[in-house]
Amino acid sequence: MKPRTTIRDVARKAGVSVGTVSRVVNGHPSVTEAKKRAVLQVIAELGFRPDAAAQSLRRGTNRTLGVVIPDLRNPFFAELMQHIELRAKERGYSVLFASSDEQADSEAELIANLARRKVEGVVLVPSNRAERIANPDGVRLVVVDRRIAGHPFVAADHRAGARMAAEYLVSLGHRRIACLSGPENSFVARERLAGFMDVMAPRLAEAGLDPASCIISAPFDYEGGREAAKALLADDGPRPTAVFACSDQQAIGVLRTAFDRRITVPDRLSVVGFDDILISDLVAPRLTTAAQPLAAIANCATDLLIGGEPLDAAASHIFPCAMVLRETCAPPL
Amino acid sequence: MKPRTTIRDVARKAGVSVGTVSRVVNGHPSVTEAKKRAVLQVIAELGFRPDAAAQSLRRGTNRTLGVVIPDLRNPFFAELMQHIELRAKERGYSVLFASSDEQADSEAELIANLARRKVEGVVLVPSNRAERIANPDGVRLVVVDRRIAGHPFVAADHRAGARMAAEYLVSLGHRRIACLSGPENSFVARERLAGFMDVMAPRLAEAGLDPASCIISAPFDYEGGREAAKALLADDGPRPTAVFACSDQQAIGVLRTAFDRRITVPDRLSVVGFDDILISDLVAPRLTTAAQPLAAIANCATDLLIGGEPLDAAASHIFPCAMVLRETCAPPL
DNA sequence: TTGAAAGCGCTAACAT
DNA sequence: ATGTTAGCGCTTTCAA
Repeated sequence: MKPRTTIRDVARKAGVSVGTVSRVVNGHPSVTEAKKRAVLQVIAELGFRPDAAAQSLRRGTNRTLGVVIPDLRNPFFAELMQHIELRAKERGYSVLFASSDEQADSEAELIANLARRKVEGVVLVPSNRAERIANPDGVRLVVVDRRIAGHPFVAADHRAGARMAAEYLVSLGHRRIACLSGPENSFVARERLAGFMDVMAPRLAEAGLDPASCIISAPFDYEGGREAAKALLADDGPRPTAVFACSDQQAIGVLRTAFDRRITVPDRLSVVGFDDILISDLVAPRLTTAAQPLAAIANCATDLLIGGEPLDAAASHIFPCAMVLRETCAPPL
Repeated sequence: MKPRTTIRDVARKAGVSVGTVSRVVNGHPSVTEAKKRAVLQVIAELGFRPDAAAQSLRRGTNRTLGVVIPDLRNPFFAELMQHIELRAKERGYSVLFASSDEQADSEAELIANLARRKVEGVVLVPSNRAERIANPDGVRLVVVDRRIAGHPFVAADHRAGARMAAEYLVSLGHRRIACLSGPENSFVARERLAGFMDVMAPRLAEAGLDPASCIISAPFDYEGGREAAKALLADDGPRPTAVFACSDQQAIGVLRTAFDRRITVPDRLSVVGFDDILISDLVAPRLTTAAQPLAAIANCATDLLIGGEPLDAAASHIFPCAMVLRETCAPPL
């Protein structure tokens, strides 16, 4: 790594002062066209790039956003991350990424580290356990996907989305519908379960059924769905004719178990997922799902942080989901 | 964001000089136990965290790695990214992420920006088009997955992996084996195709067949596999009894098309993928694939950069693949 | 062992 | 319009 060319090198070679060079670099208006051209010329010649550390030290900020996400192996988060980085880049920002690995207690540490690095804000997708988040440095923070009280929150309307999914299943004629929920400590799981219950509770009561009988909790990943489906699709007693899974990954796990059990989808079992991750459209059969407007969520969170607006309660944004009807649902036999 | 506590605040409150505080923070030995304790105490009280920008400006480096990756929506890259960040974090480093969106011409710009931010090194997964990469700032660079001449290279042995896959198919008794290759300008695609041909060329020659007849190129993603499979599995002429896809995503796309065409896998068509991404184990049937040792690759690249060792040709590492036998292969009917 | 002080490269306030 | 200069917060000589 050769010694960087500094603003002084540029100033000397261009025969101007460092102040002028700085003004040119930062687009300050009061520089004559001639000097500006000369400076720009020298900058190009020398390949000068302002040192970000020096700028950061001086300005107290450095056009960087932090993103803390549980696990990029979850395709939903990976897609979210991709969208955030894209938007940030468009606006001239860089992104520091840190994964919390679903460890709620590591989040504070991660955020503190980002604060130390002078990020202008951080997008946090809290781990399932996180009930509150320590933010002693007062970093600008936007919470995405999973709500944390007291912080601006950007997410899909999980509950309404789940309601749509349940209603769709009901409209198809299903009555025995199981809900494959997420971890019990998960905000998202609770919301989606609530949406499901908004639709199902009255019907269940009418039929004299215990709501608990049609709910099962499992991790949001493929494996969780696959395992839970083993219980759901057991041969004892009446099987559900439809399953609403709280994530596409779970739903794909359900598809997998159904395949193993020779239960054809959608003929003998309808399945609805949630999220609309990329593979949902590729599995066989294609997954019907409640789609989250991922790009809108990512852009909103990013813009909120970059915009410099006050991050109060009013900054929260909830986006509606949309059902994407594909091949995993049909009326019950 | 309240005004940060600085090293001077700590020094004043602890009744020592800033130099001493700095020495304590950096674990310099020559500080008496008493002062050290006092300083540590004050640091804890004040919640002091050294300003990364100031450290960076002074030291010229800042315990940060850059990662440039084409697209996190590709699960292989997302998993790679996750592993890199994990390893970096273990070693006390942060990660700046930038996606190149498969635009070869944006990579230089991205790297220059990372250089400006004083990263200690960058992990680059070049876009398919990239033949060389401009690195005017002399950033420490490790190229992963796709080779670029003149740079240290960490990757799986694509060619040998493809050879294993082809041999496996042959050992099962397949003779009409198609290769679903990647984009023609892709290093990885070329390597894997070459491995496939190492095994198949002699057999093809023996049978008097044109090698080109069993090769088709497509993007590495799901859609690419699905579309290419439509041609591969067309009803005109003899269909291949097996397909070697150059990525798991393609392979899953093939599975999808086979399903649509009512071609049962593995009975009437065997499929082998490459990479062993997480979903490979979840699709139905489970995908047999040549697994890349992803963690080893990520760790090696990360350690190379952090280690500070010279990044010459000798720094390259090639890791062997391993066949993961699951459910998509069987002897031909 | 410890304190004092010189910058690292830049921006912005001030002077001209 | 432009040059000069004082720091931003830290690490690291250099002296004591």
